[in-house]
Amino acid sequence: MQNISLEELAGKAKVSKTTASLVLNGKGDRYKINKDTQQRILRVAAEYNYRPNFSARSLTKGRTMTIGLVVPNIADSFYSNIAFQLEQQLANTEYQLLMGSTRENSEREEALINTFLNRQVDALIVATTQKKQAYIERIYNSGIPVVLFDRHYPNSLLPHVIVDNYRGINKLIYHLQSKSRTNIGYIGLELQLDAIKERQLAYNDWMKATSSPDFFRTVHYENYQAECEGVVSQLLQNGVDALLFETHYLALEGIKCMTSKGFHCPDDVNVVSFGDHQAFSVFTPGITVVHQPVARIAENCLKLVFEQLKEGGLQSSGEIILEPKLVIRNT
Amino acid sequence: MQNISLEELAGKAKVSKTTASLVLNGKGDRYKINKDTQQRILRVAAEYNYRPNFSARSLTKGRTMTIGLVVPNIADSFYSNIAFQLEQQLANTEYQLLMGSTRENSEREEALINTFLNRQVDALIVATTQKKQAYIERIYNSGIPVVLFDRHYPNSLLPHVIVDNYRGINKLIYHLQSKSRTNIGYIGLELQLDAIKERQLAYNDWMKATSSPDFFRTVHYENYQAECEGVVSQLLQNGVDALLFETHYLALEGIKCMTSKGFHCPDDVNVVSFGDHQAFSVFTPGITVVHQPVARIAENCLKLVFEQLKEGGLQSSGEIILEPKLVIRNT
DNA sequence: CTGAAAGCGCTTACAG
DNA sequence: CTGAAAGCGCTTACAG
Repeated sequence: MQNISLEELAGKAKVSKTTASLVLNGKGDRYKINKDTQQRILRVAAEYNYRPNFSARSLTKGRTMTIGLVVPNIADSFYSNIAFQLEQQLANTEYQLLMGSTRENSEREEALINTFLNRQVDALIVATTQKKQAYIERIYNSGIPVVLFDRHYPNSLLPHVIVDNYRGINKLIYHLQSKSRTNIGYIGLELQLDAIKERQLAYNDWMKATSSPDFFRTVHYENYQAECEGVVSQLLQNGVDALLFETHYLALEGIKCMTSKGFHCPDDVNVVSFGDHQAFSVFTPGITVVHQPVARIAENCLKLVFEQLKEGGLQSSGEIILEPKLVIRNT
Repeated sequence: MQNISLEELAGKAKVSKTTASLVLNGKGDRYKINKDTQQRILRVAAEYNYRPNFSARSLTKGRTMTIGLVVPNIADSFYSNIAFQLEQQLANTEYQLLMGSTRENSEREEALINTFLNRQVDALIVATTQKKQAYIERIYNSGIPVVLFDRHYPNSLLPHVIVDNYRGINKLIYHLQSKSRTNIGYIGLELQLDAIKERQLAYNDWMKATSSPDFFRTVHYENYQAECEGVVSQLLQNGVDALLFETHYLALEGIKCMTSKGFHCPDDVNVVSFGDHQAFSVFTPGITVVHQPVARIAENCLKLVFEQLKEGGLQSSGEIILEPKLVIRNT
């Protein structure tokens, strides 16, 4: 378990550092090092449990084999699932993930990215607060691979993989309509994010097109639990027959409020959510949702990262838009 | 955003690398470097956005300011919350977290730890599969700080922070008894973990002490969803009036099964869970649980890590047992 | 087939 | 007050 250095190892195997390094890196055959010599080096390495010093290697190679992941909140099931997927898909590579949560705070986002950059991460995957466009673009333009996911900057060439938010909400609305619901309440977030705006736009477009009553409401991210309760109660009084939640955690909060007030789902008020959650299939009734393809989001983020890491740079347009899937349960 | 080196920076500021390094590391005053000179260096650093190369610094200092976190599954809400807490508590330090999921596979655990060690992490925080005692002890004994949490090795000096699992289950049982339930079904995991054994022991001790019917059942981790369904149905047929789930995800699965069979909670069958979940307060009725103090677990893990990192080494016994809290809701 | 040497970008005794 | 130099542990042209 002790750290023996390449130099010591070479000494014990009676070869130079060069030879030892070559063999240890699997270049023994290419450099036609004697089989015996190779064996000897490998044996000594095993015997002393040789661990090449990663910092030294990173320093010489100029790569850290590390990717920085920046999300709003790693405790949020969507992001922790993304992290899990990234990690699993990276498991058979040399790459590791460094991660941090911004808590939707842009200062913290910049500090986090800065920290990762100081550590010379080879690439950045970020679900941005969308308040750091110039900063992130500067990084990207300086040659550091960047992939945005979940949130992106619409007027920017920054590579990103997102979901078609507008269509996602549409699917939910159509579904509700197929259940003959017309007074659909919408509970969203007061956040300057395009992902959010798109969702809200879809609802508002539908509202206008159908001259439906305006049951569009938003709450603040920092205080969503309390505000959600207020907004939901009010909507219920207004006589909505369906509630569409913009995110899974809003839905969770809203359902809590609804049932505490004695409203029954789906009879009184039907409930659907943008974004799935482990519990939604457990509820009675099971909550119908639009599901974000977590594995494919992760997969495509890595695809864009590796494209940028390669010689030629990005081959594709850098924009990947995935289709959110309607998962019909009981609501 | 370009990487300018210390040498270049020194050149532009017309000082030696030594002086520049000293000033940049806040040792300017200690070494009585001219105020003017200091200003000049700082100005140049800011102007060229100087980022000291982390690999180089790690190499010279022999520390990477990185802690490796190993958990069974980062997508599990318990572990992602731990990760979030660790990260937040580490936010005002220089430390960063590298993390990986073992998926309860001990080979993967060893590979993961090995990878982290290759990267010279300064410490390891691990929720072990509990099948790698010798390996982890060897690491610990070689001087690398290690803290186990959630799961530990009972006959080992490895520092750990755990929860009193036996008492946790007891609290749940007492609660159920206070609700006049006597036919309590137990759904647990077929895993060789002491945390699990303790929970199961608590139930079995109670069962024997009270001569209660044997409603103790276990399922395999890899296939818990399907098996849980079978076990729960059977228990329901056996006429249990309460179901005690060993983990939050078992509870989630069990509730799904129960309600699909038309059983009503808490009237027909009361349900409680070891381990909380975001949805448990949303369910109707709210699920009573024993809550694991996530923030305090994280806090104590870091306490033990930093103790080991300090000169004198571990000051305390290295064993921290936290009290799980009964959170009474509607069940 | 193998080795001596330079270089990656820092930090830190050691001098003066 | 400041600098020259060694050293951290690797990799990789360059020689022979």
